[in-house]
Amino acid sequence: MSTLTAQEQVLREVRQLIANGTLKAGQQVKQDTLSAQLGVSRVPLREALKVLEGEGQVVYHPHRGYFVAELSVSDLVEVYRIRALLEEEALSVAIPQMTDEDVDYISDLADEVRVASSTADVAAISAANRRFHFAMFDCSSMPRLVRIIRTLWDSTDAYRSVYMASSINLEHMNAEHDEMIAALRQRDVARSIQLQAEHRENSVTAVSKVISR
Amino acid sequence: MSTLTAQEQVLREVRQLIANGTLKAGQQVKQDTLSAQLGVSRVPLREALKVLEGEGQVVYHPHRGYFVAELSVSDLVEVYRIRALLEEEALSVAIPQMTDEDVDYISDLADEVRVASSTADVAAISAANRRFHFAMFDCSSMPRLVRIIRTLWDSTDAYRSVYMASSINLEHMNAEHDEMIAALRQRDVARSIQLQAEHRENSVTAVSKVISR
DNA sequence: CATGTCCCGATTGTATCCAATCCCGCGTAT
DNA sequence: ATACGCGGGATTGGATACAATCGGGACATG
Repeated sequence: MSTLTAQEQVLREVRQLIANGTLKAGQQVKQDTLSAQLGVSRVPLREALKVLEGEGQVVYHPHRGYFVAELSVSDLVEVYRIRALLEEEALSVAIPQMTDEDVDYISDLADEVRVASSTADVAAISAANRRFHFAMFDCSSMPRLVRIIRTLWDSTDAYRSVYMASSINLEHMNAEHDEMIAALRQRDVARSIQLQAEHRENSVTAVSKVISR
Repeated sequence: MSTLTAQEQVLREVRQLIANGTLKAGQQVKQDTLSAQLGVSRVPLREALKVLEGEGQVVYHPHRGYFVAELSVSDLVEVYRIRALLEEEALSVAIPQMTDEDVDYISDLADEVRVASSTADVAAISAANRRFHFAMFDCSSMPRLVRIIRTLWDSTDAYRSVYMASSINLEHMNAEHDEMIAALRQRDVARSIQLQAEHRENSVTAVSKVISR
């Protein structure tokens, strides 16, 4: 068994707490309280927070502490614009070198998203959805690119959950996934990129409504 | 006076040590030794290393420590490809909204690069060069985008110094900067992007020679 | 009442200490 | 000879203790 270090464990848990809204945007992260809740000392917590700072999930003010990042609408637009550029690149590189097995695997992941969609477990749907999209990105063999895309996804996770709470949106999402699979089977790069773009657009409009509220 | 925290101080210094090659690629960062050299305990050093891990400057193996990142040629190509996408975006957004004062300021920075070029101080040249390019990027008002571009620059800093050690390359660089200023004065987005691309290409070919050596 | 100042509790920042883990070399057995 | 197992030193991981800093409220002053 590979026993995770405390900082890795804590990193995961704090990510969860931010994504599911337990730690709310703007709120200070009190190290003593939180580390006690997680059953560790402040040292590994602080290291986890440094990672999250690097990802933009929290902001750090020396001698004042870490605060959960707040996303303005303009931040959101910027994040999605960068995603557009990078995801387009990822797909253009990935698709031509996908094997049939890759596509089958991605298709299976789309099925799992559909299964998860039938539950009300937003976290599970979100996780399955990520696995689907990143299985595509991973085929690019551009690990740094994928890593940057991942942190961009992370930075809007807390808001995207709202999108996935609506069954109508879930319908759309699954339908778009099906179309994407079809495009992949034909190795149709242009079509895939277009679908991915529409997918993002739906998401960004929904999320910006939530933020500006 | 704003007294920096130890972790911030240490972060800067370790960055320097990596950029100037004191800490060599692949080498383990021994926390006890290094923290002693820097006159602090291991705790702030570890936090600085976590930041650098997030930027890809070091890689972390649990229970084994931090190692200075090694860049393969394919890594290098990937970094420059991502830079191409993001810098093109930054310039397209930045240039249309530059004021005349912005352009004057950028022009001043180009002069400073030229001044620095007359010395043999590679670190100073490199720093001035960064200020020049990032003054352009900053005009995009897309802080996240600029931040990502900055970490991409950081990840090849140690290698780029070699490029700047050659006076012929410095000639080219300054000539290209002048052309860039001219393009900016005309708010010629396409031309600027093309120049920036050539600039990058010169750099990537020089650096990949160094790496594959 | 507005404003400035000082002090104190709360919180973060860092040093030190100890525990956990890994790597390496030695010895042993096959 | 090679593979395997097993200390032991070196190094990292984490807990605790203490120092530094900040923010806010009481109080004084105009």
